[in-house]
Amino acid sequence: MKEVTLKQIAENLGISITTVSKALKDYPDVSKKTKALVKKEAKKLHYTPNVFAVNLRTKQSKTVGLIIPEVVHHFFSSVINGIIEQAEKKGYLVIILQSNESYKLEKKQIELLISKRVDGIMISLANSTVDISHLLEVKNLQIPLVMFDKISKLVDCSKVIIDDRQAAYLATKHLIDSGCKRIAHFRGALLPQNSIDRFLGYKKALEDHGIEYDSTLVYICEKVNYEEGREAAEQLLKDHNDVDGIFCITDLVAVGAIAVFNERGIKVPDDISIMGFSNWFVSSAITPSLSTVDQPGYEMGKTTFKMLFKEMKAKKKEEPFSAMTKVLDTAVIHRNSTR
Amino acid sequence: MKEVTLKQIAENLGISITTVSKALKDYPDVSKKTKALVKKEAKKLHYTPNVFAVNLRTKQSKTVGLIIPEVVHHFFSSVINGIIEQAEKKGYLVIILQSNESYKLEKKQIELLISKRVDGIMISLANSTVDISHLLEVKNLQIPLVMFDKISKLVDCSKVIIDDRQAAYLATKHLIDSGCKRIAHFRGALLPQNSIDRFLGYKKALEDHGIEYDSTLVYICEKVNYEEGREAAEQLLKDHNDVDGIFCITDLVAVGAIAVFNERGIKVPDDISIMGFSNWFVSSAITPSLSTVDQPGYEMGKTTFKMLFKEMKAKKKEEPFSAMTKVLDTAVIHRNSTR
DNA sequence: CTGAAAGCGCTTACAG
DNA sequence: CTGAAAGCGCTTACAG
Repeated sequence: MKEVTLKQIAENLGISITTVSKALKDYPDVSKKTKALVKKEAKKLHYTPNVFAVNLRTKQSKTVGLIIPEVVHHFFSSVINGIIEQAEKKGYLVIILQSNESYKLEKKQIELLISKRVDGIMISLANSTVDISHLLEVKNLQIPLVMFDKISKLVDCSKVIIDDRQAAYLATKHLIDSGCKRIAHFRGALLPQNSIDRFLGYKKALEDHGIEYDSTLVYICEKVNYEEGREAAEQLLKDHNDVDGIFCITDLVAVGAIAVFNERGIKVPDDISIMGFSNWFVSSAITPSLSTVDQPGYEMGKTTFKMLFKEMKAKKKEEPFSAMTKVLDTAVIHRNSTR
Repeated sequence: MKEVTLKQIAENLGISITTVSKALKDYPDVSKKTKALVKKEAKKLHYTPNVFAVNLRTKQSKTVGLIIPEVVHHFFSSVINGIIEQAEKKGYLVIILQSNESYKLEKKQIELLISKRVDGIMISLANSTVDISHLLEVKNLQIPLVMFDKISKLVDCSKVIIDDRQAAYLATKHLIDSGCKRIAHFRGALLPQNSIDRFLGYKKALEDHGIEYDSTLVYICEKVNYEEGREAAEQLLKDHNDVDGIFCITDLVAVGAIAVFNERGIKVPDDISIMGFSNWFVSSAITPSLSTVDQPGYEMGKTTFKMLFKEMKAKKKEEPFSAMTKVLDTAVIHRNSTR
């Protein structure tokens, strides 16, 4: 089967390629009659433009890249969902790459996307990313760039985030308001900004409410998973018998902790209150259902693409564009793991 | 910043574009000296080929498309993970589209991928897909195509699946072997092949073991989610008081059912045994932990891309290629929700 | 309103 | 071993 090209249509109709091209794109300087004729013929032959040629001429691919630490992850897959849906609406396709939390992979993938000449890049940083030269390179090449969730403040680009510190503050305050006096924190690794911010929000809430901060009540969950939630809970039971509340960096960790308490006959929330983070859909399904902070993944994805789209549009029109940071709302959700 | 092109390098070195191109691609008919010179200059200028031009010339994009019913879904996100990892290894990028279980969207997305001239397409069908003309169109255009998990037997292309019927048979047999005499089935919608196959496996296992099939014990969960698992369990409690085992089409449904039994003080597995399907990581975290069938998502993704790659390679070499169906192994996992 | 021509940046068959 | 030339299929500034 021979590919249908503009040339083909032009020959069939006995007119020039130029006119065919213009007619199909509704240029105002082509007669209605010609347009109709061309369109009819194009339809008849099932003509579709060769995007490779269009890309080469227009220097655009209508394709954007997305780098994400982990695909198999409820929050991130919600973000992906928001992004691809919004992108499709605007006629863009999304190439998805997974950094596996590895700086080296992330850097390689940025280079891959650059070499593929995507029209824009969206990224949530790997935990191990400290050096940001690969991101500066993107800026340097004038490729529109939006960072979301796990960002670096050192890169001057648009960002979509939540206020982790504030959200953690309110989560901790919720524990305090419900009567907890001795509150532990299961935190994430030391490096990632959101792990730091949630820790700081926790600490600040204690201090603002007259509860002394005790560093022995802070447990680190490097990988932020279920198993670590269990381990931290078990360690906590060994170390302290007076803790009456825990703020966990993530629902998954909280679910692990609750499992341990359930097994040991420790009553949640009567003996100990548990607060999660992210509002993973499973958190409403466990027993007791988990109080948590709603982190809007789908909306974050949507907003991220929208901001990228704005920047791409500005670039095309050669209009100036200045980076903006959008902070999405979170909300404390009170369920049955807190009083 | 001006783009670096072959022309640029050629001018700097005072040689022809042809020679530069050949040197960079290690054609055997260029002298070592010239190659070294060209490569050095290319490196110095940070030359990267313009993929748009390469695509146009080679008629290949080194990009493949993936259409999936739902991104936010543990099994499918595992598949995505397997696919993009394997693709990246082979130098391919993956464009991901979500059909939302909608036939109309799926069809549109197929057309989108065709118009983007991806080198190959991988798809898991939407539940609502009956008409397969869009897939035949793909075959017709000679675009390599692999279907996985939710497939149509009517399309002659490579497929990666599990033996749903057999897996369901063994899951049901596991319930029978552990002493269950009256076994219900929470099935999926009527249309999707895997829903049908799991149902048939369930039925066959009953029959093979002298248990009469009773259609009133089969409940339909259209959307196959947690809520429906709860609803079906509640309905079951109203309808029948003698059921001692349930085989659920999916872990998520099983988790919903277990939640209801836990709340009502009905003991799992003493009063009733529950069997899930898919081995979602949460299923080992709930109480009691869920017996299930391991459905290898990551491996399915890997295999799917590998098969697509083979087909793309054959096409490039103009070698004949005949479609194959690969059936992946599943395994019954015995945990605490069955005896 | 129509079309000839240049050009996007590469690859490759062919000539020397 | 090197290079001139054609061509992939489109877009668009320019001339008429």
